[in-house]
Amino acid sequence: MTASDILDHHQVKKTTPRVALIQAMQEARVPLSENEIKERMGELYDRATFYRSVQTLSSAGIIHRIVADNVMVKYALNNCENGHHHQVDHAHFFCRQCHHLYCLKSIKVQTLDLPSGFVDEEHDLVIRGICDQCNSQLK
Amino acid sequence: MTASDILDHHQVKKTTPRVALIQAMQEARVPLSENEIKERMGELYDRATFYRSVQTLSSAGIIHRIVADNVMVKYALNNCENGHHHQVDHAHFFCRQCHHLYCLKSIKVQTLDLPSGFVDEEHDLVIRGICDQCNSQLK
DNA sequence: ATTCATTTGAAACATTGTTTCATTTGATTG
DNA sequence: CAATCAAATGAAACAATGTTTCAAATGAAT
Repeated sequence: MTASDILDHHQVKKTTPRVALIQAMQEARVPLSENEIKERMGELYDRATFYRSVQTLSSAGIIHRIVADNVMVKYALNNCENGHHHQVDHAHFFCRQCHHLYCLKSIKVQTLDLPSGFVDEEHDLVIRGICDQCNSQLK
Repeated sequence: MTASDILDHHQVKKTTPRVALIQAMQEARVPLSENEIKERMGELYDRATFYRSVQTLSSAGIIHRIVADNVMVKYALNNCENGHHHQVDHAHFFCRQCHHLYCLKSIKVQTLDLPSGFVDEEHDLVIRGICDQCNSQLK
């Protein structure tokens, strides 16, 4: 599905920066940091617009944010199958060496039985450490 | 156990700012943000020293950081029982309304079977949303 | 083509965290 | 108890991330 189609489908206004943002994420196929997105967007990138787009596209259920770390946030496209009320269902692994963020699809987030009155709007299971690639390079 | 005892016990040099930091956290009994700690420490607070203390005390296993949000980190004393190689074993709930961070001791983090080569140094299960108190006030 | 609400981009601002370096402090030793 | 010296502190400059304001541009609809 093209970036343009995605915006249409979610009834979000089609603008140049939004299309460029989605395309950057589609081409990467892994979660990207703001800086990585900036590099891919070139002169189409603007800081304020980027943060506003993130807001809009998150609310629309097109993308989601992953807080890898207090100083490292990554952004990824949603799987279309997940539909509108999107909750990420798998864990993420953030390598403190190479700063790569892995989607660990094999680790599903457990069912969360919250105390009554608490509403889960979003949740993250983030594991931080050293990834396999960096580990083998250290040896 | 006094702040002074804790530092002795973990063989960390006893300094005025470190003692004040630990005392602030002991009195609060809930995880605090930097700003809340700053208020409690008064003139004993200094930004650079605070961040260095957080580093030192975390490495020593005296405190731990909880990344509630990309722009909200909370700090809490470790339970002494948990010993040295401390991994937080429960979920946290962060209310986007009141910014309170709840330790949900009833929700234990599942066992994490990482792919081989990946090392879990720390992990967080953070749930974000609206807490019971804020929910009842909204009605 | 015209309209008009929405979005954009630039700049100023706020907050969080790090680094540098001269000064101070707190354990240790005599 | 005084001297020592590595370790820690505090102040300031810096870097990165995120927000707000407002005039100008744009895209969807008629």
